[in-house]
Amino acid sequence: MITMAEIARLTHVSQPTVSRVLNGNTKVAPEIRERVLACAREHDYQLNALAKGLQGSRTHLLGVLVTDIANGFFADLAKQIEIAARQRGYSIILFNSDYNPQNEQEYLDVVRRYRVDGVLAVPIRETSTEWHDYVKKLDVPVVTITRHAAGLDSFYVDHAAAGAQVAQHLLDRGYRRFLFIGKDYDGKYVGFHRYLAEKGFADATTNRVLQDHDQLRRELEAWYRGGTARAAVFAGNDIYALQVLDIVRKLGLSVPEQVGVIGFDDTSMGRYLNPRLSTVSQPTADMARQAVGWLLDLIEHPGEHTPEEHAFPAQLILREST
Amino acid sequence: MITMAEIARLTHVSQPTVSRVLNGNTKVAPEIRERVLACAREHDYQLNALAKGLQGSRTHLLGVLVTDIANGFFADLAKQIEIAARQRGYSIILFNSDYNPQNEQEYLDVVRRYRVDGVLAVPIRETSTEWHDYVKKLDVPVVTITRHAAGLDSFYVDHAAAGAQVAQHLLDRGYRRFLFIGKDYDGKYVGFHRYLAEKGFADATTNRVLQDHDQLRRELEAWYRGGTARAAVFAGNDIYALQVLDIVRKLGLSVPEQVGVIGFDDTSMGRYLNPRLSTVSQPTADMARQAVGWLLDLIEHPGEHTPEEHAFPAQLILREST
DNA sequence: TTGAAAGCGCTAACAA
DNA sequence: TTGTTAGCGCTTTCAA
Repeated sequence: MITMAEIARLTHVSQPTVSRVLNGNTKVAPEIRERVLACAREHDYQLNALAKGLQGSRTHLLGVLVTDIANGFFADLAKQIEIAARQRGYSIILFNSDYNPQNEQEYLDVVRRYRVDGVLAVPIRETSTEWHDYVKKLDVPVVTITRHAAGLDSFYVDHAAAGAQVAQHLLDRGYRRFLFIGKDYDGKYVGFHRYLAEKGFADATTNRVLQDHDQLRRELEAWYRGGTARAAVFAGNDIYALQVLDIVRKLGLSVPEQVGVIGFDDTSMGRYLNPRLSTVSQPTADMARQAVGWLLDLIEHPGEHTPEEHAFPAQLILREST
Repeated sequence: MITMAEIARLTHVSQPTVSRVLNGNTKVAPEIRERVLACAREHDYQLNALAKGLQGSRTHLLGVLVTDIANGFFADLAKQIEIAARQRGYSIILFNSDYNPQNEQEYLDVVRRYRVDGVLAVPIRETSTEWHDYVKKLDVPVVTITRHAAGLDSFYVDHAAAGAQVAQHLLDRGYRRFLFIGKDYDGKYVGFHRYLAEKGFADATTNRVLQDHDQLRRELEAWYRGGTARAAVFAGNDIYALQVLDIVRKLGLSVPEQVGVIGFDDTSMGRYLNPRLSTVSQPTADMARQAVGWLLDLIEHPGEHTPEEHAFPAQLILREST
């Protein structure tokens, strides 16, 4: 591939002059500029981003760390991030942590090796001190996305508030026993449980962690048989909700009459499921766009910002399953 | 961030010696090696991949180009690629073409700028001369994945053969009128149509292109009403199939009795849909692993290979919808 | 407005 | 076994 030095030789100017032309510096004689540009075009010149990055300027690389790219929600998020970044001339190095803190740790090394200009990350445990250390250790800006990391730049939907919204909705619909599918420290469950406890349903609210489909079926059935009040299941994400719907159908229960089911993330399949899935929507595109914008601001105007936490509203999408 | 030169200064050796130690070169005195390693650990040294890449050796970057990362199938593919690459010490620059040839063209420039060692790509039109030119223009190895690009390295499922398998299955099940959702030049439809034509059903086989849900509903209904023989719909992917199921339900038709529905890609949701979706599975993980392995071989042992086309078998996953 | 020279952090060739 | 030297392709002084 042709280099600036080569173009300089061919056009009889110095290499820095070629650099000036190619970077749009105006203080170059028009005839020289034309000559250089023509030569660059002719030989299909491409900047060597490594060399440029090496001597201190931007690499125009962004690190993107997600927990599971195969999950439709994060796939969509990654897509939006990529679009927003590309529009501003940045490329993406993608990494999948698979919910494994060790992978997350490894990624730290990768982004440092490639001297990325900044990082957008979905942390595994955003509340842990490890995450704060991680962010501190990196000497580039890090923006936490879809999770709330206190004291750090983060763009997220308030999961606890969303959980409370779900609880309120389920109560309104007449449900009186509640099961959450997911970890008990999940913000959604925290808010969900808190709201229900305030209304006197603490004892009627519990959670189960999904390991595999059969285990979920057994636990869900046992839970359902363990009470008489009208039951509702709040699934930690739409994929879980899909499995819950399947199990409930196999048990011969009617939705939403005998069991209500509500998901989370509003993945695109929800609107076509049978029954159509009630769920909670996050403004993914908005979050991604704003997070990228903010990150690039941090990169391009360093030292002018203090960390900001940007909460976005979740929106209940009510369909046939509740 | 600390550099090799800095470590050299602190440990009173030359900078190339530091390089030798850090690269595991054995011909270094044990005491020096220890001193250097200790210093590197203490200061949390990270290689500058840009500097390394600059002077000619590998960048250990792979370009990955997909048509739509938000599609579960490609998200899964990207995940498998990322896992395989990481295991071999390579990182991924991800790009989404969104089925737009112009984006594809732009990506060409990006991967060249970053001097990636190789590219894995899902081309938009793998049969076009543009794609062959694209591959030729890049002076790094390119492996085409999930599509068949004649004469180039490619790892794919034979879509025409898969389409024929679907046709055979639907005939076996007693369906006699056939609608494909997707473009008529899609390999799946080509094979599907060819097989059915051979069996005398050319006139009973047609296709519709999905633009939006309402348009699909109108066209599907009109098509269904337009005949009396038992009808089956072959959807170009599982997302389309999901929409078809929804439409069919709204029309009050029973699946699989009145209408058969079969998808493509075997995305994870299919097994939990109501009814469970028959579909065609591609060996994604296998393809990804082998494609990455092959690409790294091309990178690490240049000039020893001639292009190979690797066809993988598709597998019919028969569930409740046919 | 242009060029000469230095240097980013690393590897590779050669010498000692 | 270790050090010296050069150079990858670019940007950034500093002079002219």
